[in-house]
Amino acid sequence: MYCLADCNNFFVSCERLYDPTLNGRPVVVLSNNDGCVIARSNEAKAMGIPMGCPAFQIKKHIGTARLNDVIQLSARHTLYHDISLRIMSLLGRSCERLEVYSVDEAFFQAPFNDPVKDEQFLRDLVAKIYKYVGIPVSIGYAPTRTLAKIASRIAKKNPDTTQGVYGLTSQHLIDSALVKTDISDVWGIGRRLTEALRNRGVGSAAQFVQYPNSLVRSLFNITVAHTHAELKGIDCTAASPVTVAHKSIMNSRTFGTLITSRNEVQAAVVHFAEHCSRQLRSEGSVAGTVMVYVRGDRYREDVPFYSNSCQLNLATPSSSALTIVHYALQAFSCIFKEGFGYRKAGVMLLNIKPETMVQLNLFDKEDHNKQNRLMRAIDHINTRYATQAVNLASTSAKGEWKPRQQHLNQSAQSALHIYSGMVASSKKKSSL
DNA sequence: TCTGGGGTCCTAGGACCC
DNA sequence: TCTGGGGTCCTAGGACCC
Repeated sequence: MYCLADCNNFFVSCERLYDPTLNGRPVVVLSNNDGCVIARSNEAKAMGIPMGCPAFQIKKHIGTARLNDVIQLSARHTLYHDISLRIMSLLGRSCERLEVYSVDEAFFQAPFNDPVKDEQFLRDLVAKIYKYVGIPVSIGYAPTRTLAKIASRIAKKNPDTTQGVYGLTSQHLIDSALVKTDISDVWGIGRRLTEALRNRGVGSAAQFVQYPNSLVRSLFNITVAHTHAELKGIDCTAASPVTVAHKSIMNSRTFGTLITSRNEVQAAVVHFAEHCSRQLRSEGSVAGTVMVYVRGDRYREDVPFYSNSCQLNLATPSSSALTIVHYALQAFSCIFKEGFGYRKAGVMLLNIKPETMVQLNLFDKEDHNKQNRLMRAIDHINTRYATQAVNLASTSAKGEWKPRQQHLNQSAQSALHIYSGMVASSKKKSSL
C-alpha cells in the first residue's frame, strides 16, 4: 500500500507556527512580487478565494467589504523549505521507502499490510509530526499512488470523521470514493484533459474507470492510460519511476518594476546563474547547457513587448559559478535589446549529469581543478556563515529587479531571526 | 496599479544514418 | 513520368504537477 502524507494548507500553517494570532482567521500567502494566491487557510477557502487568484482580484471574489478580514502575507520560501526538511526527516526516520514528492508531500510504504495496524501507525505519525514540528498533516493510503492521492483528499476534507488518516483498503471503499471524485480532481487530469473527457461524457473518476482501455489509449497518451490503470488499482510505478537527480535547474524572477537598464537586468541574470550553479554543486552534478531568457510585461499594452531566449552548450560540462555565469552573460548579450522594458528574466541549466561523468574537452583551456577548489571554498564559507557571504562582484547592481514583498509578517519575522540564529550556530557546530 | 516559480513527461516532426 | 524502408536522435511545444 502507498501512503501519501500531505501537509494541510502548508505555507499558511508555517506562518501560523510563528504567529499563532493567525489561527482561526482567513489567511492567504502570496507568490513572489505579492502576485498570486499560492496558499489559503480553510477560512480563506470558505470565503471563496480561488487558488492562483491574482492578489488584486481577491476583492472581486469576496466583495470589497470583506477584503479587510483577509490577512495577506508575502511568501518566505526559505522558511517553508526548512520546515519541510524537518517533516521529511521525521518521515524518513519513521517510514519505509520515502519519496519526497514536493515541498509539502511525500509517498512511502505502509509498514504492516494490515489495515488496523497501518491505520494506528499512521495516526501516531500524524500526531508525532504535529507534536515535534507543529504542522497539521493528512495521510491517505491505497494500492496505487493515484488512489492514495484521492484518499488523502478525503482525509483532509473530513478531519472530524477521519482524524487526518483515510485508507482505501477495499474495492468497495475505492468504488464509492471514485463516484464522489470529480474527474478534474484526479491526479494527472488537468484543465485540458478534463474538458476533453467531459465532452465524451466522463465527469467523474468512476465514469473514467468504466471507459474502455483501448479508447483511452487511442484518444489520449500513455500518461493518461497510466492514470486510468492506477485508478483501477494497477500500479504503474515501474513505467514511471520517481526520479531523484534533477534534469534541469531553473532560477527566474518577475521584477518588481519594468526595468530598462541593461546593467540591472544583467545583474539579475548573473544572480540567477550563480544561484543555479550553487544548487548544481550541492547535488554533485554538472550542466552541459545554459539557457537565458528575458521577457517584457505581457499584461501591458502601452509599451512594446519583447521576449527572447538563448541556449549555449558549454565546452566542458561544469558546475563552476565562474563558467556558468560566463556563458549566461554571453547568452544574455545575444538576446538583450536596448529600448525595451523587461519584467522577467531567468536562467536554466540543462543536460545535467553527475560530476563523475564529465568528459574533458581537448580544446578547453580552463583550469577545472583550480575552479573546483575555489568553488568548494566559497560554498564552505557560505554554508558556514551566510548564504551571500561571498558572491561574484557582477551581481551587485542596485537590485532594482528584486521583487516586492510588502506583506511580510513582522511578528513572525522577529521570531524567525531568533530561529535563524539558532540554525547558524548549529551549522557552525556541525562543521566543527 | 496589480497577474509566481520550478519542475517532469510525452509527442510530432525534422534531420540524419545505412 | 518515375524517388524505399527502417531506424535513431534532437527539439519545440503542449500538458501536467505542486
